[in-house]
This record gives sequence, C-alpha cells and structure tokens, in this order.
Amino acid sequence: MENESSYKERKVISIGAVSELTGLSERQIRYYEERKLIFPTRTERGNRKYSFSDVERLIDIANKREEGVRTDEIRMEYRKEKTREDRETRNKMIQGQINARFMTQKNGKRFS
Amino acid sequence: MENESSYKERKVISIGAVSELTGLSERQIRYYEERKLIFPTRTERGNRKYSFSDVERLIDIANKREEGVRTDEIRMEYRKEKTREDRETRNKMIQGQINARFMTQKNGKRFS
DNA sequence: CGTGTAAGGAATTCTGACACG
DNA sequence: CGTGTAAGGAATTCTGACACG
Repeated sequence: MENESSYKERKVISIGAVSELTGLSERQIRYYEERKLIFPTRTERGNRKYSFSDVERLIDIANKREEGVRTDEIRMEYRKEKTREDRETRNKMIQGQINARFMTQKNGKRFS
Repeated sequence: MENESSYKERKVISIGAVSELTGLSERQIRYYEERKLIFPTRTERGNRKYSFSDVERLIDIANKREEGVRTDEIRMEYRKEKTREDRETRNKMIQGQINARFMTQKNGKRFS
C-alpha cells in the first residue's frame, strides 16, 4: 500500500484524459485543485499529471458536489481522513520499532 | 486477470509520458507500432493512448533491441506467446463448460 | 461559490518525407 | 532496418480575466 511506483498512484494522465474519465470539465478539475482538493504533479513545462487514484478522488468529489456539498466541506472531510490515516501509520511504525527491539532482545543482543 | 477496466490495461497515457517512462524517443515508439509490436488506442482526434501494460512491453522491446533482436523477431516472439495464451484460455473455457454440465447432472437436471 | 467562456501563447502530437547506413 | 530531424498544421494545455448568480 502507498507504493509510489504502483499503477494506481503513478501520475501520468493529462487533464484531457482525466476529463473524459470523470465527466468533469477541465475548468472544474483545475478549480478543485485551486481549492486544495486534488494535487496533480507538473511536467517541466507545467502540464498537470494525474494518477488513477486522483481520478477516483475526482469522481468522489463530483458525487459530493451533486449532493450539494461545498468544496471547503469536502476539503475538511479529506483532512480528517488524512489525519486518521497518518495516526494509524504512526502507530504502526512505533509498533514496528517495538517489535524490532523485542526480537533483538530475543536474539540476546544489547543496544545503547 | 485481463480485466479491461484495471489500471494496468486502461489506455490513458500520451506518447510524451510514455517516452519519459520508457526512455524511448517518440519516433521509436511510433515505429514499433508501425512494426506491429504495440497497439495504442486513439482519441477522436487521433492521439495515441497507452496503458501501463503497453509501457512494460515497450521496456521489454527496448531490452530486446539492445540485445540486437530485430523488430520482426520480437513480433514473432509475441505472436507465439499470444498463441499459447489463447490456447490456454480456450482450454479453460471448455473445461468451464464441462464443469457446468457436470454440476447440472449432479443436480438431477436434464438437457438436450 | 462554482463554473462557463474567449484570449493569446507555448508545448504536444500527427503525418509524410528525406537522410544515413 | 531503425532512428533522427525539419516541416506545417491541428489539437492541447496554461494562466488571468470577465461573467453570472
């Protein structure tokens, strides 16, 4: 998960293709970026590149907008999700370190 | 497998991005299409669109070309692979039908 | 606030061709 | 055979702005 080189996360899709995949206008897609809902990378020249993951998020945004949810509300929802995910990732990493120490001790090794 | 809507098979990458991903020139990529090694789809206007699967194949082609393998030889290799895969798919489908009939019989049903 | 549109420029992509080897 | 390049045109994308509501 969260593998940057996975197909789903690789940012290679241009805005025109994203527009076709999502049914959103290029104007809308750029606006959602302005509102901090989506974060494409840029080519050297400045062209936006999106991942399939971005496309899925845009479809989610489109659904929420249809329900009348404002962009700042959508942003807050994503912020909350992100915070929760970060907390879980942090906990896993801490647990990983604890496990590592535990195994080192079982192997009879000492550490400072 | 072979799910047309999977990220890996979805044709959404433009030739410029493919060039960056593979290290091949656009000229080379178009030439390999001319030689029937790769089959991008086209947008309404005529722009080529590639999948991640196509990108992997192009990298494979690049490796073979470096070894001095000619495009027509590479094409033959792919033809052979394709034929073998098609045979396996056909066998699986036939086996599927046999299984379906067998299960129908077990359920005590008759068929013409 | 969210989205459409016209504007002008810069980069992208396309095809067919000539070149070299 | 495989690849580079210059050529000209058509479509793509970008930004900042005006419009409407």
